[in-house]
Amino acid sequence: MVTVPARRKRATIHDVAVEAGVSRGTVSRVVNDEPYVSAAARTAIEAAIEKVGYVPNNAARNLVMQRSQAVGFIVHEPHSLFLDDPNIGGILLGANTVLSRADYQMVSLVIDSQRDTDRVARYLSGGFVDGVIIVSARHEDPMIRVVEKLALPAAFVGHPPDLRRLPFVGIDNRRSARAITERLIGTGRSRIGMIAAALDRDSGADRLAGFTDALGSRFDPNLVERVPLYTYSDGAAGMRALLAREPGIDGVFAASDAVAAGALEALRDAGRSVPGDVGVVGFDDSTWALRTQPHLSTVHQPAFGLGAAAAECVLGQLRGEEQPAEGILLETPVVWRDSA
Amino acid sequence: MVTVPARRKRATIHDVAVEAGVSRGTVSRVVNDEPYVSAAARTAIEAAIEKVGYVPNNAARNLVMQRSQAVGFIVHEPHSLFLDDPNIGGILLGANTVLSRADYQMVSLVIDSQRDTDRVARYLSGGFVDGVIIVSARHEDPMIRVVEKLALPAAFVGHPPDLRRLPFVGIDNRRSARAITERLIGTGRSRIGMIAAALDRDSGADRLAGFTDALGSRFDPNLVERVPLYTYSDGAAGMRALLAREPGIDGVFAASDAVAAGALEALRDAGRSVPGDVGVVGFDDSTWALRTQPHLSTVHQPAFGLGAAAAECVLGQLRGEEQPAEGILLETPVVWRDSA
DNA sequence: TTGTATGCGTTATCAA
DNA sequence: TTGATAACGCATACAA
Repeated sequence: MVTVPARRKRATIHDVAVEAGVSRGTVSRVVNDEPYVSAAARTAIEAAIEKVGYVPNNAARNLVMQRSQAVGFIVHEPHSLFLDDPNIGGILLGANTVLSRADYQMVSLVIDSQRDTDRVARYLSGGFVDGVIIVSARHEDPMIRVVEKLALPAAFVGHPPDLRRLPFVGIDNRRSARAITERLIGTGRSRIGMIAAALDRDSGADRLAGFTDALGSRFDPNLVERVPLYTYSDGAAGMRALLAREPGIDGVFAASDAVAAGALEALRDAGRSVPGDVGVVGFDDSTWALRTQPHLSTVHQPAFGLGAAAAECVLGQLRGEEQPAEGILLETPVVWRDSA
Repeated sequence: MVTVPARRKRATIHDVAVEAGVSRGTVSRVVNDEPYVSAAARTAIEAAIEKVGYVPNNAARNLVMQRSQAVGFIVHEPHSLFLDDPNIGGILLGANTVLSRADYQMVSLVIDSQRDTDRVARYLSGGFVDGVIIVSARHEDPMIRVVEKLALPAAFVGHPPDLRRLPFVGIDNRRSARAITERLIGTGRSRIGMIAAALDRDSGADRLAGFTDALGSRFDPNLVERVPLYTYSDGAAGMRALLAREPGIDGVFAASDAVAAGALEALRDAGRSVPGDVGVVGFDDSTWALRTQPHLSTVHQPAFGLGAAAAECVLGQLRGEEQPAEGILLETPVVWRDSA
């Protein structure tokens, strides 16, 4: 066994001041490189800082400055999100890039239990962050109330229905779903179905609405199968149900890439070729899209851009700027590959 | 446009004290629920807290207590990690679960640029965290020096070669590789090759060593193909090379599941059946393992357990306990599916 | 059981 | 250009 070295007491500005033979005020000025400090003093102080190994104490600084120069990044349900949802990584990266450039530290907080919820709420309340980005908040999300009560600069990625007027960034699921469905129709299919998932979330409901829009009068409710989750297994089950109900189906819009991947399996098991017998399109442009055979035609979620936009939104509020009341919607290009 | 509501000044203990007609000391006692406070005072203070909307200021508390009740979780290279490496999510979850139970806030910090490195170093130095978990540190990783200089309680997940005596948790790549190779040998294959990847990391080198161990005298250097990265495309390229050099190959150990998935594609293109003509095994038990056809036989990385163990390690140091000098190695069960 | 006073490490204001 | 000194909000030892 080894004993961890004792954590030695940290040097303070005071120590630097006595070492350099100046006052604490002057040291502070050097540390924050402010003007009005003589070259002599500066070099002496820099040497002293090096010698005593001084690093500023943020707790003290935050206390007096009333800010932390940090922004929280809150993510729920990491089970599914971190493990399955490939978007979360891109969002996180986009946010970090923007915040980093503005010299803010992004601290991401995972909520995985009620206990986490309470602790994170305390963390936010405690002044550890100047603002917050919240990913995949849900209906009645406790974080919404926390943010409102604290009047904390915030940006949501996606918009739970009860978000009221809090700022958010997202995509237009309905329009995107409509676009890819139209593209699928354009390949000449005549019996097009949908595996709709997560209808309790607005993303799921909107994608179904977009599908319906695109089909117009040709819409046949018998050709949509509803499954609970955006998962591979639900996709496979949904496809099987569709096939049983409508053997002549020749096109499928799956509510997500994972769902599409599952559908592909069911199709393969049923001896149908893709895209020969049936064309399949997904949604997300996630890692699934290139891991299937054939690669998926799908709609691209601008994950990085969402994170970046959310970060800009928070930074804007921090600068005291006004924010668009309607939320920010990003473009979602269709990416056409081989599955349809 | 809407203007964000002004952030109203936060109530302090002082406000609560005057509201409740007691001293600040008593309020403090109630907040931290310490003994020696009368029921009358307590109820009055609780009412006052509610009324003025008091929440403790962590900056002030940290300053006086000299701790933050937070542990950092540092992750590098999120490009590949967050987007591709499925382990990171599990590690993060495991760490969060343990820290949460101990009432510590986990704050994860992403390092994606030199600028990030500097800022995170400052963050750590600033007393924002009491300890730190570092994932996938690399050779000459700046964080190693930061942690040493600060004498900050830390645990690494994986061990870069120059880690010296800092605590770490990991798996025994060599033993695991040996185990799965032996299992593959046990299926009766006679010409077994390996697609070795990332030989500049010790995980990559150790997996190759384990493969060599298992084959013993039957080891044929001509049957190992070296590729740079743990990726799908390198896996496919590696398999093609192997096939060209040794058409009679009937078994392959791929250095990771992603590599194995790529190999599967190359095999399919070459008209070889799996596991009929050639048996394939991977490493990681990642999301890839169930997204391939057939599903991969592989070795399970205990991602959640690694995170949990790292967190325990840091908490132990925080409690002043000794830590094992050798690092902690977790079990890696072989999970046998359909690809071999 | 409660109140008072001091210090935690900074920044910021004001004289010097 | 520099040096005192007063906050910042809280915990805590000590006095009452």
